[in-house]
Amino acid sequence: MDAFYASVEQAAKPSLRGKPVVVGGIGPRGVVATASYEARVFGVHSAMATAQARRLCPNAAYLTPRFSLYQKVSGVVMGLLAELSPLVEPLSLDEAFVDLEAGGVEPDPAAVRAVGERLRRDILAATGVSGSVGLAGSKMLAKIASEQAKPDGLVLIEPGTELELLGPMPVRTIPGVGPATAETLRRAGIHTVAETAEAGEAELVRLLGKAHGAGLHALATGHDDRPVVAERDAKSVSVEDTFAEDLTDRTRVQLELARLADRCVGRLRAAGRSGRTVVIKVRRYDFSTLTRSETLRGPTDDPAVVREAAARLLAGVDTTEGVRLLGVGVSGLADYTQEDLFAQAAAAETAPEAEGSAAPERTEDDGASSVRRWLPGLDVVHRELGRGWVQGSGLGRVTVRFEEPWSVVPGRVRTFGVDDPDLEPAEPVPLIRPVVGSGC
DNA sequence: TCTGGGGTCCTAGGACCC
DNA sequence: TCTGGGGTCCTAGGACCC
Repeated sequence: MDAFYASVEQAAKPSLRGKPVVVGGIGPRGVVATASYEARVFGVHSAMATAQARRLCPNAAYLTPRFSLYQKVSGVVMGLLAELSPLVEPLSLDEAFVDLEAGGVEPDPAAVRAVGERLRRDILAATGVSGSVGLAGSKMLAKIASEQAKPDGLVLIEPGTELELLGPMPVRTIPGVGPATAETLRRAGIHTVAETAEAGEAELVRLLGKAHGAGLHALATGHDDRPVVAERDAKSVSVEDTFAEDLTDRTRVQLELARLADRCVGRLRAAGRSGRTVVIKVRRYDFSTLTRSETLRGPTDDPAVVREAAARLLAGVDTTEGVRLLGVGVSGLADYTQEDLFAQAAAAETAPEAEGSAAPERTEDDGASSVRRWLPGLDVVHRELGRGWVQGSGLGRVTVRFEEPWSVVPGRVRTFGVDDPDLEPAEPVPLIRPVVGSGC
């Protein structure tokens, strides 16, 4: 999908179409998740600090992510992919490999291209946002082709043309080659895919280690027979929070870690899993990051057990100079729990349930949090004016633009007090208007 | 007003075992 | 009368991806 989160927001908010849109963390330490192509012109890109994006592109709309909406749109797209083949491997909400051969598509360029073009039409019709398609004989090439196809395009790499195409490209083009690998190769005088191939496997292994070196050599010489794998079980579950301000109070650090442990277990249980290894992550004031882990005798999904393990691990970490981020994870996942049933039953009586989205947004100071937070981008409904979305808020007021995905003209803007009883948060509206009487 | 959150895979050293 | 060789598990850290 093209600039996925930003595209979904533009589809949902007609007044933002054709305009720079940045979706990501809104707070002082937020980063950009996705920038629309209009915002990229200004140099805004993913993983950039939102503060820097604001300097580069002050007129963009800065929106908080709405993952539940993106998940719904993703589900529709994945459903379309499933119609093409039983072998679909999602990489994220907005990207997947499809094994067309397993779906019975003729291995003929014209036939394959037709399937890709039809898919692109279907995605747009079903979701209101565009996707790009890369078609090739291997995962690596298909991925590179899809990158080249963006935005809103299709690229087919015909068998036999791979090496000619790949050779002159920077080695960073190859998936798995990031900044560190590229720098190591650059110091060895290797810049392009062709130069990587010429270096030879032994040299790459010497530079990068056994697995990475051998793997890169294979890819650079066009060898990639990795299969498309349909469903892979998660191997770990983790949650983490960056705090608006560094935590220095040890008791507060312990409290936040316990909360994270509960959230992590909530997600673990929701997935019907349990795990044996508990990991905590601490990022300090200076961004130095460490992890500590402990492996239990058997898998658990007991919040008290995870909380206690996390607390033990924290005991060995110095946090006096300030904590920027805390995280809790569980790995070594199993589908079942083989813990003492007594202990589980006892814990179930005392442990507070901490399932995902139960708690409403907390205010920053964590005080008496009766104040509603109107985060930019979220949908609202007004008793008289109908559906709209938050453009911004502050100084006790919230500004709303009243429009829906299918509004023809940009909606009107109105400002209210944050406590206006006529204004309520609302669920996202579907991007494609439901057809009345369609029988669906 | 620098630097999110959720993952995967790999490496390397030490413990432990046969 | 120095130091084996493999295998697995655990821990910590790092690169990379979206």
